[in-house]
Order: sequence, then structure tokens, then C-alpha cells
Amino acid sequence: MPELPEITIKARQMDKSLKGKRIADVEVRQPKNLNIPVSEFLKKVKGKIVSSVSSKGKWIFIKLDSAYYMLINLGMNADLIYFTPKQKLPEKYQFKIVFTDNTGFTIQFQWFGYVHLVSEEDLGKHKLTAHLGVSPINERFTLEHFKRLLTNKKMGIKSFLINQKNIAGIGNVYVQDILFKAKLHPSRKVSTLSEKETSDLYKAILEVLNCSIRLGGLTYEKDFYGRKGNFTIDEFLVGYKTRKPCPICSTPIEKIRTGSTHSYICPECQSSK
Amino acid sequence: MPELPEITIKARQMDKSLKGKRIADVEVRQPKNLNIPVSEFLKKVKGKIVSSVSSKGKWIFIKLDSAYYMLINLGMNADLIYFTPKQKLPEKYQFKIVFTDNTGFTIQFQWFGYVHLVSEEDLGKHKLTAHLGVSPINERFTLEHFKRLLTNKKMGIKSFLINQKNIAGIGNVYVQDILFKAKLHPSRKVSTLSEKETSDLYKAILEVLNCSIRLGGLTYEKDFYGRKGNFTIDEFLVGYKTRKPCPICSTPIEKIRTGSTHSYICPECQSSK
DNA sequence: TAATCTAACAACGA
DNA sequence: CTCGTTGTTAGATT
Repeated sequence: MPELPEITIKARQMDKSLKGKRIADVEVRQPKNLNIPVSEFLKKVKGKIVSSVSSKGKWIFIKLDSAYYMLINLGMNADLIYFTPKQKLPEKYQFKIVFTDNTGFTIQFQWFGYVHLVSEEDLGKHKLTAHLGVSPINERFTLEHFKRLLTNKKMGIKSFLINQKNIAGIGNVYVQDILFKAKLHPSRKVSTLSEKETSDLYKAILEVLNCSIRLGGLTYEKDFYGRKGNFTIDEFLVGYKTRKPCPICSTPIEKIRTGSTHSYICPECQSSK
Repeated sequence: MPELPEITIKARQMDKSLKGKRIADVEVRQPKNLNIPVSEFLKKVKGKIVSSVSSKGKWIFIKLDSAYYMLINLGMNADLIYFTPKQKLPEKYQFKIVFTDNTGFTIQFQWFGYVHLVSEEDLGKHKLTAHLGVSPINERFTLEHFKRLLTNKKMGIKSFLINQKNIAGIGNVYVQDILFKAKLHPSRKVSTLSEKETSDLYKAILEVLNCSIRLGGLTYEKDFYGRKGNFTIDEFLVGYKTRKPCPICSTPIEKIRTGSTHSYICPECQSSK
């Protein structure tokens, strides 16, 4: 379950390692990952050159020189790993792309993932990415912008944060510490946030995500070169810390159900439901 | 709460009485009923001639010679009544239209109603009418069409019938006897209907609505000329008959909550939930 | 009581 | 842990 930090890191690495390479071959073992028939996908992609790789939220955008984008979503959990002629491929994978220099990458989806091919002009019609909210590490994500997003919303703050249409890239892992840092209960209604709570939350989002990016992402996720990140689970403040003491007040952390997801909270620090 | 029979009757009467008349003046006492500013509405409507009046579901469509439509929805309850120079106007009304021959009509909305002005080319963008389902008294509403509508629906049959996007014109009044005649519980899942139940239901829809149209609509609703209909509440089979005996088996009729609406059912005849 | 839209939410499938 | 679809519900509207 990679979230914004892991995807951002991976896209940057892919941009560095793949830019300018020409696609020699593609292997699709799981056609359901695609949005078009395999034959059409192969035809439109083979021989094309990678112009750049970027990311938005949990999506990776591989821009080809043919004005097409390959849009990748790793779903629940997936390994997207680079290989060189010297390295042997992973045993299992659902998708493989090989460049003319015999480097390439494989993707092993654990569960639901997409590799979609969309023309530049049809990007706005691509349902899964067209309505993504702003990236929280984009300079356009200002406190003012954040406040505007919050206005008139009646939902709980956690639902708001992990809804990709509001802000793109926060999932059920990072949201835990973001809410703890802002001292907000996940079910707290957006409309009841004070000025200070709003700006504390804004800061917490940037702090938590940027901290993880600096550390290379979560330690249980692999980057493009198969290396694990340095953000260890021990460093979580409350996430996945059931019954461990709160780092502020030592109250045991609780795991609660919030809608359809689980939340880890300090019942003292995040009491104001 | 006029439904298809009352609206159909009224639109036919309006077509007969208003076609060819030129609009001399309009009075708007409740601007919120409109979709555009009052000044713009007046400008676009004054001097125009009524080409025809028709209806779809609970909506009245007044077509003007300027390729504009005046779309009227009477909401919960409203009197839309014709007047001639001899008759005095109702005391209260929110909307009045006067033709050059000094006839006209007034509308007294009790609660929520619309008078929208939409150009012919923008009809498809008018959210409130563009997605209305087929009219059950339209010849296109065949048994085959009805079956197609039902396929893959997972909702309860009552929700299905009163959802204007499926079929336009059935509300919480007529749906009661329709379900009773078809011997269906309101919460019965659409997907579980047998062939026979489906065709019985289809027939019940046509029977109930056409019967009311023939009788001039419900007795507590007024037509365009202010006359009451001849479909009396006594003739309801189960609707609004709480604790009265079922006309088939004499079991007392029950009033139950089904989602956000009330339903009147015979617990014996409509038991198959 | 009723009509309808919308946002938020839950259940389900892929 | 994702995401879209579908349906349900609560709230708001004048």
C-alpha cells in the first residue's frame, strides 16, 4: 500500500533511470490490469521513447514521446522493480517492460492494480486520474487552498483526507500520524475545525509526508531499485501501535473502527470527537 | 402532490386553452422558483407565443415559439389555475402569467416548486428533466421495455417505481395501489421478481394510472379549471387506509415505514418480502 | 403526509 | 490496504 512518499520517490527514480529509453517489448500476463486490449496496448507502446516520469497522488505517469501516457496504480500492494541485463528477473510478475538496452522493469501486483494507456488529449476523460485533488507536496497546496477545500464539507476529517478527490496521495497509513500530530479524532467533523486546528493539520500533512520522503519511504516498501525505505514502523507515532503508550501522554493507543477503515488513536490526545 | 394522472390532465387542458396565446405579462413573487434572474426571465418570455403544452412525469413543458421551454414542477402541492377576465384571481399566488387576451394562469406553490426557462438546445443539460425515465403512458413503455429497466437492479421495488429516473410520474400515492394490485411488498428486491410478478406489476401500473386519468385525477387535486377529480380516496385499495380491511382478504391494512417513505400494505396479500 | 437534490456512507465486485 | 458503482440515508430547500 504505497502512498504519496513511496510513489513520489519511485517516480523520481524512474524519471532518472528511464528517460530517453526506447521500449523494445512488453509482456502482459494479466490483461485485466489494462484499459485496452493487449494487442492494442503493445502496438501503441512498442518503439516509443520515455519522455519523462512523474506522479500525482498514488499514480505514476510515464509520458511517452507519442503523446501517450502510461498511467500506473499499484493498488493495495505491488512491487515495481527495475532490472538490468545482469540481474535475474523476479520469479513472479504480471507486467514486464523491456527497453532496447535490455534494462526494464517488472510489476508484481498483489491485488488490483492498473496499467492504463491514455492519449494526452484524453487525460481529462480518464476517470481514475482526472478528478484527483491537488498533491499536498505541490506548491499550489497552500494553507488557503486547504481551507477552501474544507469549506462546506460535512464529513469526518479522516474520510476527507483519504479521499483522493480532495487531496491526492494520503492513505490509511500516513493519515494516522497526521491526525495524531494535529490532535484530531478521525471522526471529527470537518465543519467544526477551528482556525488553529486547520493550520495545525495543514502543517502535520506536510511534515509527515516530507519526513517520509526524506527517509526514503516506508521500510516495508521497496523503491525502484528494490531497496527498502528508512522510515521504520517504530517511528510511527500511533499508527499500528495498538496498546503501546502514546508518545505524548503515555495513554495506550487504541485501534478503532472508523467507517470502513481502522484508525489508531490516542484516546486522550485525540478525544475531541 | 400531483402525480402523472393529474399532471397529464392539466397539460392537456393547458395545451387546449393556451396554444397560440401571446404572453403579455408575468409576475414573479418568489424568485427562488426560477432558474434565472427575474429580469432575464421576463425579458425572454414577454411577447412570446405558446406553441404547445405537454408533460413528462410530474413536469409540465410549455413550448414557446422562441424555441424556449417553460418547465414547471408543482413540487409537494400546488394549484395551477386558469383565469379569464371575468373570474377574480386567487388571493395568494407566487407566479402569474397573463396573455394578451387577458386570460392567464396563476400558480400557488405550497412548498418547493419550479418554473424554469430553458432553451431547446439546453434541454439536455437541464438536470431536473433531462434524466427522467420513460412515461408509463407512452407507447414506448412496453412490457419488454419494463423488463429491461428491471434488469440488474438491486433495489426494492418501491424505490425503483418512484425513482423518476426509471419511470417518470409515479409518486407515493399511486404506488400504493400499484403494489397492492401486483401483490408485491414494497421492499421486495427487484431482482427476485418472477416473470408473472413482473407482468402483473406492468399491468397494475397501466391500470392504476389510466383509471385515474379516466376519472379526472384525484379528488383532492384541482385541474386547470379548478375542478376536482373524480378519483376519490374511498376508491383507494390500500393507500391511506390504515386499519381498514383489505378488499381481498379483510386483513387490516398496515402503515409501515419503507426507507424514507410510508407504505400502506395488506400484510397478507403483500407478504413476500 | 408529500418531492427532489446532494453529500456522506455502506456494501459489493474487480 | 484501492477504487468505482450502486443504493441508502439524513439534511436541506423557500
